Amino acid sequence: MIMSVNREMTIGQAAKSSAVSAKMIRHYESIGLLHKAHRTEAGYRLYDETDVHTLRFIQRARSLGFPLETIRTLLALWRNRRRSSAQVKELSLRHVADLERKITEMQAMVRTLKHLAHNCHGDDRPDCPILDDLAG
Amino acid sequence: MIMSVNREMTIGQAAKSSAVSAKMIRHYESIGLLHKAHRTEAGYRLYDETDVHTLRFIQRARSLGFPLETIRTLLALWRNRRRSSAQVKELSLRHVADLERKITEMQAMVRTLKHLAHNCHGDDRPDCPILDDLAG
DNA sequence: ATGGACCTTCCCACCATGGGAAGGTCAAGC
DNA sequence: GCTTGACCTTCCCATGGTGGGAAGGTCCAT
Repeated sequence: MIMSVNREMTIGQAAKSSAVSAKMIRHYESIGLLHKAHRTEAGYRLYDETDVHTLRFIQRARSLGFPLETIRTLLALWRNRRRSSAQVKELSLRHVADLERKITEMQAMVRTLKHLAHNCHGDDRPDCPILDDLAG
Repeated sequence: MIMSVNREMTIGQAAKSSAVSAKMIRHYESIGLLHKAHRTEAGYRLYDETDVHTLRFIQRARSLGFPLETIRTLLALWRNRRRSSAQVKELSLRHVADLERKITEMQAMVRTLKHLAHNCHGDDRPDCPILDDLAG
């Protein structure tokens, strides 16, 4: 293979440098989130530092819970020098609202379950307020 | 059809009485969460009050976020007169721990995003700490 | 008999990720 | 120059819970 001149790397190396699995890199390419990688004569994908930078961007955005479709937009904004920060902020705050809605839902579940569990003896006997609740 | 004698009902009626969609009732049957419904000669599924009771149990458990595999166990415990409430309680508290872990993760996302958004002007200019963060 | 509301099965989609099979390629050591 | 092992390729399948929709059969009231 030998990638002397412009420090290109294989998918495995790009995966290590970006903390995105090779599997996912291929997937992101297949859904058009990533440009099609160019290939060696043998068909191996090749990545450069710019690609790794993009992959890290995606990785970080995923770690903040952004869905891939939103990340697609964020990437476009990132690359667009004429973007308005207002667009980025709005996407982010919408995502925050989404997260908060889910958090609130789960907190309600936790409250209910803790309350039920608190009233459950948790011993050898079958009597159980949790099952009573589920059974309505 | 005519379901006179023992107030049996079709899947649509069971769906209405249990707040579980007909689609899901069939799915639960297909994964063995529900007994196979018996059928009319024409092949229509038939449900009685006991089935609806079970469906409501599942519905309530789902609304508390229990995964179907756990619900399978909860149903078995519900039906088992020799169960120990300890088992039910443990399943519930494990689920609570799961929820709390997810909540904590999402809260961390929210904190970070709010912090970044707070420092973002959100105007026509392109400068954006959110993108700066994602870009590393 | 017709029409509409219901039922059936079957396949596909979402979302993000991973597993694994079958086969090709590279580089190093012998 | 051959073997070996680590890598790469594509392709299909699975997860979990839910919904959409097509093509076709059934029930019942008008």
